[in-house]
Amino acid sequence: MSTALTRKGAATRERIVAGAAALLRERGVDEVSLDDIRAATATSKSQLFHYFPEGRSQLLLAIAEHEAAAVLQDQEPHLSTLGPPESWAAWRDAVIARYEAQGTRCPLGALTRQLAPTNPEVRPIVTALLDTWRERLTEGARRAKATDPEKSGLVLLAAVQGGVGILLATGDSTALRVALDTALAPVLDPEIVK
Amino acid sequence: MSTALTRKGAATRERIVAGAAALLRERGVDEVSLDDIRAATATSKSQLFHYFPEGRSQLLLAIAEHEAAAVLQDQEPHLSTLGPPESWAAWRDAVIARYEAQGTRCPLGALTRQLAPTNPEVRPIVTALLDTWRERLTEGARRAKATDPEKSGLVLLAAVQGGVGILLATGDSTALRVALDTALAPVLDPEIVK
DNA sequence: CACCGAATGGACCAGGCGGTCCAGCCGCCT
DNA sequence: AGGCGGCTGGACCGCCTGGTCCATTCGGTG
Repeated sequence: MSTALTRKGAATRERIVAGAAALLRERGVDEVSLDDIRAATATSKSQLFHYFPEGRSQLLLAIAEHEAAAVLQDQEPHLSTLGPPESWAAWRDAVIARYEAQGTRCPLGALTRQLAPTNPEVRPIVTALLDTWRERLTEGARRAKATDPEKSGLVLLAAVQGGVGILLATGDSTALRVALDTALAPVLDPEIVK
Repeated sequence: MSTALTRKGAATRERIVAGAAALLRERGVDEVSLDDIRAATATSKSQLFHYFPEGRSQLLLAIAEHEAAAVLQDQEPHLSTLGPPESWAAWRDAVIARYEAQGTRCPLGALTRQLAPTNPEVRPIVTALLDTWRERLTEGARRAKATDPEKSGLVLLAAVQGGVGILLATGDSTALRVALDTALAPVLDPEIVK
């Protein structure tokens, strides 16, 4: 698919994706045209189509991958070292901080919804993201000797998703905090028979 | 604001909103033009702008209100009669069924994200929706003699949101089921100390 | 150093879409 | 009955945006 990228070419491509992603984060997908991206990344129209021959959709797809990776990355180093009680607290705080900072915009979600109808290959990206996310949580729960790690992983993921969803819509992070803490309780204290 | 609507006018307006909402549900916001709506509702361009002088954004806003109302409506009669254990089960099943049927499209969410940047008045709509939704759940929890109804309401709402979010993204409703049941447990059995 | 393909610049195009406007119809109210 | 004001039809406009194309430069490799 990629026709031999020079080192320089690869750098340009990366610059485009990163710049465009930043633009999307602050403005929203619908508010950004190829020309905006062109301006923000100091590139020409031909470069955009040189690196993304299929046009806008292909570029958005690349951005989606970029953003999906960022979601997990932003939870490190906490996410990978879950196990002991303090690690959960640290992770919890990191998640809350990250999404409070993000404000009311959900780049990946917007991207997904926009691409999904016409672009089937976006679904695997988000599916994979959620899957490894859940898996990381499950591993953490297992290390914490939770009674049902799989279930805990799933419930924790749902708590984050739900809380963030409400935060996105209302601007209030209370739900996220409460949901997270509630889902976390059985993990932190495996003694609870429940 | 509304300049005297005839009975006929009101009917037309309603026809437009309902028809457009249906169209959005099956295709997604970005895939629907005013002309599509015009065709689907058998109206003319001038009617669209007669009833929604501010144009597309105003129409979308009306659709958002329509959809928000539908969210709660679709949970009736269960949502308003929550209390006894069977009522919770019925509600749970209704929610799962509704969102499984909805598929991977979230009209209200898409609408919100699209309007939010330029249209501040959309936020109150979804905020109000979430608020009364949570309130209904809290009332139900209270009637069920849950130990902390407020918290239960919030956690339940988050569970639904999170589960639906994951369902929307992956097409898998397992998370929704598990999250709901987990959040429901303390409500169904107030004896559990926590 | 010569060559070839990658990289870049930017003018240009076509179509879709939101929005405007005017002309004619219908129906309510006195 | 008559007229005023809401209601409807549909032609028309102009911008914006994604996408195309060709000419030029750059860079590495034989």
